[in-house]
Amino acid sequence: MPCFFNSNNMLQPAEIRANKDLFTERLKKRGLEDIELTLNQILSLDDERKSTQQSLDSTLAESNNAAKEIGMLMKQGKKEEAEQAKAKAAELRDKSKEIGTKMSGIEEELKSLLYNVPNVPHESVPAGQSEDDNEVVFQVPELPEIAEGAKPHWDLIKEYDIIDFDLGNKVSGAGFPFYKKQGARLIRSMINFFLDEAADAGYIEVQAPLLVNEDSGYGTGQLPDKEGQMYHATADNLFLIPTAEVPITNMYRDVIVDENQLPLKNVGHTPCFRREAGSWGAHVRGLNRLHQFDKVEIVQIQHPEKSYEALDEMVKHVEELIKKLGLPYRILRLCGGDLGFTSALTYDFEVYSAAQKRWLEVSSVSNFETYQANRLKLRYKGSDKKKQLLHTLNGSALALPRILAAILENNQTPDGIIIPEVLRPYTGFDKITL
RNA sequence: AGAGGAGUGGCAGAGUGGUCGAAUGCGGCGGUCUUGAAAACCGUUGUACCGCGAGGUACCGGGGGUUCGAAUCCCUCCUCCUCUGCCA
Repeated sequence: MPCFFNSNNMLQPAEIRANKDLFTERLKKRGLEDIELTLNQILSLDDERKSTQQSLDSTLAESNNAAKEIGMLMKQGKKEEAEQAKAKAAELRDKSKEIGTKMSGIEEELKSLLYNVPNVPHESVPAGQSEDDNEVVFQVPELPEIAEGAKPHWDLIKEYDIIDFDLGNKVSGAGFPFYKKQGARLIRSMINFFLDEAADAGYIEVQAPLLVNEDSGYGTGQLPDKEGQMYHATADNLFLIPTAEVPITNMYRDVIVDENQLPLKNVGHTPCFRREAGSWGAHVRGLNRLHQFDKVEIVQIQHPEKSYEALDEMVKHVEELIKKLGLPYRILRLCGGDLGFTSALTYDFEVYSAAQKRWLEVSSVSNFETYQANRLKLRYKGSDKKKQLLHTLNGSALALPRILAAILENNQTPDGIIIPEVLRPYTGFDKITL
């Protein structure tokens, strides 16, 4: 009954019904101890929805019949009888409107419950509360030694005059730096390098819009919960993208893919805009957190049975990039408590910054299974002609500023900053010097 | 941005208040014929939800309204086309 009940669920009630115990157990990995209550609420509300729909449908059926009857009577010229029937039909209409209102109420409630249930974690996801419980699945055996007099990148960028935060402050505000000279050139080089690598791996390149509409925000799950994270152009009700995932994944909103065209692989470079309200502090100095930054994003749409193969492939891809850049890194499997709302399994890549003595997150690779696809109505048609939800995946490959920070800090020498070899064909110089 | 036109099933395209989920053509699928193919002919062919089923409901760009009844009338928004203007 689309007029009242066109909902964008995330998990589907039928799915929950069929897997209640499993879902309950898995969702508890996120620390949602009372999730079972919520699921029960959803199921009983879903029952109520069904029975209400039945009574609505039958009322509408009566009403339709009555209307047809009036039509017949009018044709036969039986005006008085028609008038009488009209009164009855009007009653039916009022009744169906009433039930319809009730129905929308139930739908609303159901939707808001469903919106608040995050994706079901994959079985390999460790239970846990915070980032401390993330599982380190790989780490380079040795961390680089801290050289004598090594400087953090916020000092280096001033020394070499390649990034200017003060200028950004003047022109825009905090978190909007200017990249200059070799810094600007290096950013552009990395973008090209990352895009070329993705193209070699079979990703189709796209240049995506940077402003998206509300539907797209809902499609990938930034709305309704995280609107505070996005810049909102209210005059036109458009949102500045926080990641290329939003426009690229939404290319496939309301799409039915032929099974043999899978997987769909896209890559795009975009600036990303994040308000980062309330998340500033001493540990986010310099390039560590920005309102605008560049990122190359890879996105895959995959068959449900092959999505974890695809996830592994993406993880490999990202790992290769970091290796080629020669940066010390580790790979984390996020625990339930740290896992994003819409993700079933996420691997984070962190690069070690010797000068800051900390790990910097430079990529996040996730499988969303059907969670986004359900909102997107993204399905495939199999050989049996049935339409089924697809799996969506994405990953940063890579986020630029922190990679830049890591290169600056790890590759500093007394006579300049060494450019990783793979980037030299793009930069045209092999060292950043004074 | 202004003026005008238009949005109907996979596509094309009829339908301007009542048995219209929607003619017709093309395409798709199945069949007849054929050694095979084409042609011709016959049949079939949207989606979602509810129901064990029979069946029911909803959907003609989106939303709202008028009416007993809307693809059809009204309001509003969106998109596309043409002309004019502007602009990288």
